[in-house]
Parts: sequence; structure tokens; C-alpha cells
Amino acid sequence: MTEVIEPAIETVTIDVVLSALADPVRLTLVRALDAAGDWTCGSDILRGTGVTIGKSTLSHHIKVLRDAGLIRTRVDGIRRLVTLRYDDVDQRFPGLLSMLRDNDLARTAAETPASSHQPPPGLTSGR
Amino acid sequence: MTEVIEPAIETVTIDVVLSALADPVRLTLVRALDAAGDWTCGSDILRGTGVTIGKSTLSHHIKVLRDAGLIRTRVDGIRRLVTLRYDDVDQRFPGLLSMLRDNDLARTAAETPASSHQPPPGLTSGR
DNA sequence: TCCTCTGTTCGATCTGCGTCGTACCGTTCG
DNA sequence: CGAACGGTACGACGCAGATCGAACAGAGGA
Repeated sequence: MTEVIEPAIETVTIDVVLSALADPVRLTLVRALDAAGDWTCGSDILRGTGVTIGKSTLSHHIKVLRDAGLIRTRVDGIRRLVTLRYDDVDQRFPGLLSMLRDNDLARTAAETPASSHQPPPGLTSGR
Repeated sequence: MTEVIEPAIETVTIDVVLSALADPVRLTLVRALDAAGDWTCGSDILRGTGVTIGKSTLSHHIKVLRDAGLIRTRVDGIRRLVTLRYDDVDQRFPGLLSMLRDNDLARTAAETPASSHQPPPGLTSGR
């Protein structure tokens, strides 16, 4: 198998999404995935975010986000790649991702002095 | 004083809003206020929602929602009236209220047989 | 004035969940 | 085959927060 089960976007409720996004670590996770823009290795997501957690904790958060319909996981050999479900989330909850993006720009710029990646200019409004 | 302190909408962050809306009781509260449409007495908010909590708990939730910038409280004689900050929330987080509304229609219609107030048609995008 | 009503504040309690460590599994490579 | 790596599953721990009850505070009304 190369894909991991994920809920159909129509079955996703805002209640579950809100609960998933209420945690600061998961919010950082979503913002980092959004900044990355495409498939990212799980262990590399939090690079440069200043967040350091155990790998079991990370796995737990990724599962919560996946069950909430926010991210998609793909198996690539030895590792799992994850990405935001941009189209699905934008269709089901228009404007949600851009809400999360707003503060992200200010926060990542202020909290990650070691990272040199400035936020890609094309991500502010588009995909 | 007839008004209760509330944060300026520009200082409200999505992080706090998400945490406030992550609780099922508070979500019910917001949806009930949205369905009501205007100033509502605190003790009457949960009428017909099936949610029964102590008054101290209700006071706590209202305070959380107010601190999150979602609702406004006005003192009216012996009682406190609360209402959604439609304009402010729509301006700061466009689309957020309609996201909460989606499930609301199905839920309130199924859970409140005694209430005869259909959701006002003008609330979908405006105040 | 006294009672009632509405709401807040303060402790105390308890549950949910975020976190960690360990064990386990599948994949890749030497 | 066996070791290393990325990730998951499970149990345990600890803390934040949801809940409650009681006490208190204003505002109205009898």
C-alpha cells in the first residue's frame, strides 16, 4: 500500500477540525506544512520551528490531523510523507487555511532566529 | 458602567479563537447566539439546546468567549445580555462564522423541537 | 428593608489529553 | 541475515481545563 486511510472531506465536521487545531503543536505543524507547500518527511516538519517533541508524540499529532481531514499521508519507502489537503480543506472550509496563515508569518519570523528560510512570497494567498 | 471590557478585534489571534471554539459547550453557545441573532440573556442562551450546566460553568465559558473576542456583553439592569461580534469576527476571520453555521443548521433543527425560530436568512454573510 | 434573581468569583475535584519511553513493525542497505 | 532508520502502538504519568458548589455582589420588586 502506498496511501494511508483518510476521511472523505464531506464527512469532516468543523467540530473535529477545531479540536485538532486547538493544540499549539498541531497548529505549528499545519503552518509548517503550509509553508513547505508540498510533501514533507514527517521527521523534517518541525525543523526550524523551535518545537522539539518525541517521535511518538509527533506520530500522535499527525494521526489527529489526518483523522480531522487536514493532512494526507503517503508511504514512500522507508518514510512517510505528509502534506496539507489544500483543495479539500479550501472546498469544505473556505478561508480556514488563510486564517491560520496570518499569524504564521509574524510568528515564525520572530521565533526562529536560526532558520534562514523566509516565507515563500507566493504562499500568502494562493496554494 | 453598561459595557464589559472586551479585546480590540485587531489584537485577537486565531490561536485563542481556536482554543475557545474547541470546547463543545462553547461551540453550542456560539451557535445558539448566532441563531438568536441579537442580544440574549445569559441564562436563556442554552434553552432548547439540550445542554445543562451550572451557572458558574456558563459564566466561565462566556468569559472565555469574550476574552477570545467572539462575543460582547452588555449590562441591562439585573441581567447580562450577550451577542456575537458579527462585524468584528467577519472582518478579522472572514468565513469563520459560516463554518460554524454549517453543522448548526442540522444540529439545532434536530435537537430543538420546542424552538420555532428558523435561522434568519440575512445572517449568512452580513450582520 | 428584606427577599429574589442574575451573574461572578473562588476552591476543590476530576477527567481528558499531551507527553514520554519502550517495544514493535516494515523497509532499506551493508 | 542483521543492523539501522522512520514510524506506529501501547501503557503510564502529569497537567491544563471543564465542572460543580458555595459564598458573594448588585439590581429590582414586594
